Order: sequence, then C-alpha cells, then structure tokens
Amino acid sequence: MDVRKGAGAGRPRDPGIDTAVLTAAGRQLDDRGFQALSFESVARTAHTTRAAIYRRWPTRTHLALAVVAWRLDVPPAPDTGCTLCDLAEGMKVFLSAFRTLRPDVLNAIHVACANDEELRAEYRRIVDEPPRAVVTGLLQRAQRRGDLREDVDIGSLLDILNAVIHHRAVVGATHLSNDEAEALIEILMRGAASDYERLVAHSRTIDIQHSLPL
Amino acid sequence: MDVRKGAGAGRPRDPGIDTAVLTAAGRQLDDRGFQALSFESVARTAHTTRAAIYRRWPTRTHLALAVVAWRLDVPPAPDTGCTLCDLAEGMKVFLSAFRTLRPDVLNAIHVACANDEELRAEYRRIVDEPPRAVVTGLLQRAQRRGDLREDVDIGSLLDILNAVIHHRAVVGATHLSNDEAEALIEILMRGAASDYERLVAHSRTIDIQHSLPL
Amino acid sequence: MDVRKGAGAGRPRDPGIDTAVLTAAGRQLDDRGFQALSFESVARTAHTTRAAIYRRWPTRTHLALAVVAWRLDVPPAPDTGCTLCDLAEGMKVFLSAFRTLRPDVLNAIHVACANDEELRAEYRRIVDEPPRAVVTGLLQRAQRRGDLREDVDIGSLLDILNAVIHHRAVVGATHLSNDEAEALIEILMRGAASDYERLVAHSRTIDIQHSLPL
Amino acid sequence: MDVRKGAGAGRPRDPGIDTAVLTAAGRQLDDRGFQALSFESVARTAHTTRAAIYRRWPTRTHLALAVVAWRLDVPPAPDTGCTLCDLAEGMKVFLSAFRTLRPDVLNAIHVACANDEELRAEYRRIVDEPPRAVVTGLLQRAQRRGDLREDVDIGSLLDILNAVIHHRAVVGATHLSNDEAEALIEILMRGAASDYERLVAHSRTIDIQHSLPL
DNA sequence: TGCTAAGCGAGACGGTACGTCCCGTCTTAAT
DNA sequence: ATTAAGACGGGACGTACCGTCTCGCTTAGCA
Repeated sequence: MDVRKGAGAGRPRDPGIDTAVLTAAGRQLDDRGFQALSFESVARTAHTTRAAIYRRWPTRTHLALAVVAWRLDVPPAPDTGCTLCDLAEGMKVFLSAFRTLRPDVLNAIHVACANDEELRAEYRRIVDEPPRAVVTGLLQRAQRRGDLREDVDIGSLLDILNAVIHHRAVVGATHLSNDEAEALIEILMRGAASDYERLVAHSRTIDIQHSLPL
Repeated sequence: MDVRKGAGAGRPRDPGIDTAVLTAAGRQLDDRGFQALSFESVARTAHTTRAAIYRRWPTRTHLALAVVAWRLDVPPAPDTGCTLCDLAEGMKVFLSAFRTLRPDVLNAIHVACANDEELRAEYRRIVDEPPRAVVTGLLQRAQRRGDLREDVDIGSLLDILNAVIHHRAVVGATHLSNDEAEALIEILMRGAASDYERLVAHSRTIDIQHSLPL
Repeated sequence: MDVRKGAGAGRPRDPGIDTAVLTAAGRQLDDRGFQALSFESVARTAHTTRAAIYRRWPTRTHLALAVVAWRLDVPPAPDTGCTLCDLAEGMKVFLSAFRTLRPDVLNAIHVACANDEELRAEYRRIVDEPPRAVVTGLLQRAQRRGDLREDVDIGSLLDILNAVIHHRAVVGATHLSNDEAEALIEILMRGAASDYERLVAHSRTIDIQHSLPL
Repeated sequence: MDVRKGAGAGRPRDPGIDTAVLTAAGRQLDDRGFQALSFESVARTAHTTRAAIYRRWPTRTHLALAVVAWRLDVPPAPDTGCTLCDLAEGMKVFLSAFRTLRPDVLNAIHVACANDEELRAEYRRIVDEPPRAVVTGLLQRAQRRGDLREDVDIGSLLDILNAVIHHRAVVGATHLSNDEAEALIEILMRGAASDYERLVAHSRTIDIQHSLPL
C-alpha cells in the first residue's frame, strides 16, 4: 500500500505522520463512514498536509484499506476436536474481525475497488483471505475426520458463510448475531455433514466441558 | 421516492423530465458507477437543471434508487409441480433482476443508505422484497407438498440465498453464474429437503418434459 | 407605476394585495436594505405570489419606488417673513422626507435607475421634486423681497443644498444634523444674500417670537 | 483590500491573476455597472476560477473597491499663486478622478458599504480622502495668504464641494461639467473670500499668462 | 563539512460539484 | 382576468475537496 521507493537518500519520512494519519482516518471512518473520508479533513485532524498523505497513499481507497489492514488481527484456528464447536469458534473469527469496523465501511471500500483489479486483490488479501484461511483449515480437518461428506465442496460452503455474514452486516445494517450464526451453521451442516445428529451429540459433550460461547 | 405533495395545484411536473433524468442517470450508473453519479452531469445530459431534479429526488441516493425501481421488473412465481425446478426458475428471478444493474451500483446505493433508516427501508422494498416474495411463495408451496422438512425456517433459507447472490455480485465483481446457483441450491436442499434424492429424481422427469434451462 | 390596463372585464385586482405587498416591501427595505429586497421574499411575507406582484410592478426598482412614493408626504412651504427662518424650516422638509427612509435605500434605488431614463424621471418626480419645489418657492420669495442678490442662480443653490443632504446621508451613513444644516445655510447665504448681517439680525427678532426649532 | 496573511509560506500568488481579475472586473463595471458584477463572470472572462478571486477579495464590494483603488491616481496639488486658479485646477483633480469611473458605480459601491463600517472606511480612504487632501492643502494656503476669511471652516467647504460633485454625478447621471464647477466655486467663494472681487481680478491676470482651462 | 535529495508546512492553482436562492416565465384549476 | 400554487430553464452564490504545483525550510546520509 505504502508507496516507498528506493529509500536511502533524502530526508526520511516521519513515521509519526503515518500513525497520525491512520489514526485520524480510522476515527473518521468510524464516525462518519467512508464517503466522508477526505484527504482534506484527515490532513487537518492529523495536523499535516494533503501532500504528505498523497506521498504515502495515492487515493482515499488505498488509505482506507491501509486503515483496515492496520486494524484487523485474525487469531489462529481453534482445534477442539468437535467439528460443530470448531465451526462456531471459527465463525467468531469472521465476526470479530468485521466487528472492529463499521459494516458499511468495508462495503464502501469494496465498491470503491470495483474498477481497479489490483485494488480488489488487495482487498481480498486483507479482508477476505485471513478469516477464510482459518475456516478452510477447520473444514478440511473435519472432512479428514469424516465429519463432512467427501463430495462437499468446501469452497462453496465458505462462499456461503462469507456471503451471509457480509450481507447481513450490510443489508441489516448490523452484524450477524451469535444465534443467527448458529442457525446458519445448522442449515449448512445438515446438508454437508455425513451424520448431523452424531455431530450434535458430540458437540453436547464438549460443550459441557469447555462451554464454548459463540 | 418521488416527493410529490398536495398535487392538484400549480403547474404540473413535466413527465418528460422524469424519464429524461432517469434515463440519463441510468446511463451514468451503467457507465461509471454510483460514485460518479452527479446531479450536475445528469442535469447536463438530460438537458434540464439541477433544481428540476432536486424537486423530484432530494439526494443522489434517492435518484439512484428511483432508477433501480424504474428498471426492476420481477415476473410472477413459476409453478411446475417440481420443487427443484421451481427453485431453479425462482433463482432466475433474482438473477435477472440484478443483472440489469452493475453489481457495484446496488452495493454502493446500499452503502449510501447506511445512515438513513427510511432510505434503507426503501431499498429493501424496491430491491430485496420483490424477488424474495416470489421465492417465499415457492418454498411455502414446497413445504405444503411435503418436499421441505416441517422444521425448516424459510426465512433463514431466503436470507442465505439472498446473501450469496448479493455477496458474489459484489465481492466477485460478477453476478452468480447458473452453475453456481445450482450448486448453492443443492447444498441448501440437501439440508432442507425431507428427501433430497426423491426431489432430484422427480426433477429429472420434469426436466425432460419441460427442459427448463436455468 | 402601477401598470393597470383597460380594467373592466374579468376579476378585479385584490386591493388588499397592493397594501400587503407595499407594507412587506417597506419592512424589508427598512430591515435589510434594497439589495435584499426580492420578489420572492416579499411575496412570501405578503402571503401572495410573485405573479401577483409582477402584475403590478415590473421590477423590484419599480416596487421600491412605489414604497417610497407611498411613504413620502411633503408638507407645504412655510412663510414667516424671515428668510433665514424660512430656509431653516424648508430644510426640515428635505430632512424629514429623507428620514423616513434608510439613507442607503434611496441611494440604492437611484443606482438601480441609472440605466433607465424613464425610471430616473420617476425617481426625480417622487423623491427630488417635492422638497425642491418647496425650497424653490421660498428662495424666490426671498429674492423678490430683496434678501437675495439679483444675480444668484436659485437652481444652483438648490443643487448644492440637495447635494449636501444626499451626500452626507450616504457617505456619512447618517442624515445631516440640524447644526450642520445651519452651518450650511450660513455659508451659502453669506455668498448669496444681499446683506447677510441684516438677515441674521432679523432672524433673531423672529426667533424670539416663533422659536422655530430646526 | 487584498487579504494577504502571513506571507512567506506557501506557493506565492500569481500576480497575473490579480491584474487579469481587476481588468476583467473593471471592464464589467464599465460595461454593465456594479449590480452586474459577478464573481462568476469575472472569473470566466479573467480565465480563472471563483476560488482564486475569493482568496483575494471576500465580496464583490471589496473587489469593486480594489478596481477603483487600482484606477484612481490623484495628482499633487497645483500652486499658481492665484487662489481661484488653484481651486479650479484642484476641482480637476476631483473630476478627473471620478471621470475614470461610471458615476453610478461609485454610488453603488458606496451603498454596498452601508452596513459595514470597515468597508465604508476603506471607501473613504480610497475614494474620498485623496482628492480631499489636495483641496484641503490648497484652501489652507489661501487662508494663510489672507484670501479666505479667518472664520471660514475649511472642512465644511470641502464637504460641500465633495457633496455637489458626488451628487451631481449620481443624481444627474452625469459628472459635473466645467461650467457648473465654476459656478459652484463662485457661490462658495463669494461667501468665503475676504475680498471676492480682488480674487477675480487677480485670477484674470494669471489666466492670461497660464491659460488654465478648467 | 558541505552537498544533495527527499520530506515537510503552507498555501495557491484550475477544476468540479455541491445545495440554495432568486429570477422571470409558464401552466393549471379555482374564483 | 385574477388568484394561489408551483414547475420551468437559467444564473449565481459561497463552500468543500480534488490532485497538482511552488515555495522556503528541515533533516538526513554520503562525499
């Protein structure tokens, strides 16, 4: 994102400006959304100048993505030995990652990426991939354990999970609640599990021991 | 959308302006997306003035929604007697409705509705509800026929369908293909059908007779 | 001013509108000056429509002049037998006429008349002539009495009086005070009287009897 | 007028814009008067933008005053040794200064200053003071020479001169002619000179030598 | 130590669009 | 024919940002 060339000669960039700008931009995204994010006002509240920001990020979309990248921090995949529990826990990864940002902001950034393939890839790398990777590993493990049918396409399942979370956030203007996440998992697992009832039973025993709240 | 008060008195609005503006705005949405939609340029290309547009739609979001409402035309629900075929056909309703618009445009409009409850409701009324109503009827019929399990929550199923279509359009920058739609239906029906295999078998016999292409 | 054609046929004009408009326009001239006088706001505060005003006065300059004509009411010339007293009293005619209006308003109206000979004549007829006529008679009488030199051009004197009043009002943003008016009369009469000292002496005797406050 | 703050930092203003704008504004004042002076059209004909003009002059009144200041150039006071000749020559200063501008424009500017004390002071500084200073010196010299009576208030005389010039320009929609100026001087000097006839006689001898045309 | 290349703040530049206000004209239905 | 109501095309307002530029000053690393 940060467009730094052959550093070495010349005065080095003031790193304080980087953080000041990202902080100010983040605040502004939180307060008034992406459409209200302007170089002008960010420069003003970060006590710097537009030029200093342009030197680092060429468009406000790049800047906003930098803010997202700066904030998101996806924890590693859980492994409780219980497929349903793992899934529920994995969903938390998605949800908590998204909950650090206003739902509409992510969406707006994405829209802004619409006409720039490179930017869209950046978005996927930063926003989509990390939580997806976590759940992918989790489902593959489940399939190896025999909890998922052999012919289930994990990619499709992930698409659905991802989609529902995004859509709910955006259309409902609120993130998916834990109950809704559970309902979603049930629907999908009924179709994808080799023996759904067994999974539920197993999940109960684990629940008692670990009491994993979604 | 169109903010008409105590009609009757005063010079009536020129309906030619309505269509000229909607046409121009539509063109601009198609060509350069929502973010490039400006009252200024719409007025210019529709050969009218900003004021005449403001009189009808107070913000460009309202205008864009009016364009969407003007374009979308959802056909009635099919009833072939075959649940899978009906579903596939119903998906077409969703898909064709969305395919008349750039995927990112819908999303951008939605983002713009984020901070306005009334506008968001309008969006739902125009964009979400019509195709949703079609598929709702369709799934209820299937449930009455005994093709869907009694305990399946139709609302949840619809949420998923809706979400996947929207998300794919937006994140993938492309609308859901027919194959993907079929894969999605399979996953969901495996979990929701009382006897999925029977549905598939029945679908085959119908397919031969009616050759319903998705 | 009022542009009434061949009245007789059709619905008659509502005279209430005339007064309502003149009142509203007058208020607006008093409060915010000529430049802020708009058909729009006058129509609004007079609870009528622009068209009804246009029917009566074609431009806001005509309207403003109508307000002035409606207000100004010049009293007849005094005749005390004392030239200086008469003059002082005559000045009151000028001053009181102007004091019913904001100084800048008259000036602004005049500017607005600059490019319209007919309108300028109207202005002269309404604003300049009445007080001028009063003082003209007064000076002619003085000249007949032998108080003014035979070779004094009364027109020039009037020009000067008129000018000083106008200019002071406009440049000083305040109307001429009575003391200043007296000083002005002194300067002019010193040059124009056949025997200034005698006039002053005469004025003193009259003053005692009539105590004419300026 | 020109609102330049802590000069030194930042990109310096393009002085070409200053002159282009003043030229364009001057042209517009000459052609269509003050009321037709708009930032929009000035920007257009000066091939620049409204913002660049706003940066220099906050209102069109300031702009118009800047045009006046840019144009007026008052020559120093004459000293011929003949009071009447000096006065006549001094009047030329007033007159030529005002003749570079449409009479109604000055007036309109003044009206626009009506509600702004600071602006009105600016107007006085630019328009009134310079010629006034010239004639003040001239009359003081005459008084020292004994040509003017000791008890004559020079300020009052100046007020009158100033007023008549302004008023005639504005009300008559034309500047004072030379003959009228002479008549005015005569009236005032008759009242103010210690010996008017002597001044006239002296003036004749000078006239022959220098032939000062008014 | 002094050169040079960049960073930096300040702020002007030509632009585009905003949302508002008023203009003077018109169309309609009601009086 | 006038009225209230209100739409019409048009023009200008003053503001906000855009992305670029020109300055003079600061801050390094390299010679």
